[in-house]
Amino acid sequence: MQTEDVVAGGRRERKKRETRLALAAAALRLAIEKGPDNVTVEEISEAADVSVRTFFNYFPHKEHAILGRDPEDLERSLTRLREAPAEQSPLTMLRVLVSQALADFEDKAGDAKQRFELIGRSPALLAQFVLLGAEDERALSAALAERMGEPATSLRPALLVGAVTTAVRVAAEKQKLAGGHEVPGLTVLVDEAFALLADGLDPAYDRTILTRDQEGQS
Amino acid sequence: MQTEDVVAGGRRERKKRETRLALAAAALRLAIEKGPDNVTVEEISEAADVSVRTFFNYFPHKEHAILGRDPEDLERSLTRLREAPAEQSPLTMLRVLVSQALADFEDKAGDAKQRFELIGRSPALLAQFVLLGAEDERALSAALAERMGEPATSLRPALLVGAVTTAVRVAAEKQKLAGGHEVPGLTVLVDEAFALLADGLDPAYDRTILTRDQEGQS
DNA sequence: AAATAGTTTGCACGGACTGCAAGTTCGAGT
DNA sequence: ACTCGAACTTGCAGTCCGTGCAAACTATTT
Repeated sequence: MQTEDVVAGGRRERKKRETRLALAAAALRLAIEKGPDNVTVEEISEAADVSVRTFFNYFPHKEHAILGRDPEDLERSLTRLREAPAEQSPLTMLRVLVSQALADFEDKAGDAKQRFELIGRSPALLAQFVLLGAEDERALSAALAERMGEPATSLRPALLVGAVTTAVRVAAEKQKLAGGHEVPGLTVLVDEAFALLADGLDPAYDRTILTRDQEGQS
Repeated sequence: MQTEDVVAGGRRERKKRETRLALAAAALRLAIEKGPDNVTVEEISEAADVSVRTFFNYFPHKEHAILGRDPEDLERSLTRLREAPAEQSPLTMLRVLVSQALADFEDKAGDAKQRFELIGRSPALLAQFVLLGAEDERALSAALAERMGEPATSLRPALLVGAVTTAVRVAAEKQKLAGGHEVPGLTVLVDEAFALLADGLDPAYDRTILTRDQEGQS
């Protein structure tokens, strides 16, 4: 614990970081070149100059390497959430959070965006991505519940986080779908979605409908 | 086309249906018995008395067989959506739809519920389930957009469907999490979620926050 | 320098899934 | 009833993923 702590740890830790990075980078590069489903773990390991077996010491599947998610990202969002000004309302906090996350995303050179592109092209990748996202969602819900002073079992914080996630996803899909055709821009779409969530998705919702076809359901 | 058309087609079609059914049933049974991740395709095929190769003529993965989804279910929902009374507002339509879908779900003997149980226990299963759900969501969004007379690129229908899906999911999670402890019942939770979506998730949402850290974005 | 703990690697294995090339079975026409 | 073609099943060979294990190697500590 007393070497240059610019990047803490001795040679061991440094090498580990390097290997992990090399693997993720190789995975990404090859996935772009050959299509995410035509890359083999062998190729990736080769490119990073380690054995196949070692690859699996670092990542549980091929997909994780390609996605190369940085655990810091979630940490950062959680911290931001916990430190948000007390006077902000929940949805406002989340709006700021999304805003910051998108900004972070823009900063990450091309990598993050290329990864994002790939996800749309491989179901396997998409599946892993969604799974990781679900974990994040749980963590964020818990943090928000605490922030709002509600019990962890409460519906509202979870629904808020879920709806916001959905909003961003839907906005991103619409954005991509329109394919460059003078689209409103992601930020604008996200704003629109947040406004809808805030005001209510449907002012004409008819509550009386419910009681019709439901009896005793514990 | 002139045999007993109770279940249209000749011996060929009938056998196909039977095989598919036998495979799905065997898959489900074994998944329950041994845990979804400890079942092999070989066992399933054996139980249904076909070759492994044949299994893959019917299902693209093991997971599909276990989930054994009925394409009719989506069809039914789409039809219902298209035939909904014109005076119903969008969210109301969706509420009715969910209500009916949950009722269908209850009717399906134990199968559907057991499948649902399993999903929570296997990431692989969950991943496939989510992927299938995403397709449904797209189809429903399109139908709803048309029903609302909005262009397919419009944000609101997609957001509505997405948010509702999320609402049901979140409600189901909360329900399960509480594990029998005097929980409010799924229907009640779903109602609560719909009410929140209808009224707005956050009346105190602060719109001014947005303009702060965003400049020209196409 | 030696003991220790963390890492890498090869090997062997089991399981998913695919393409191909026979076989079989079914359905239709004659 | 007989025959022919289409649809379905099957075995085989092969690729790739992912894991447990034990041996080799390397950094760290004392």
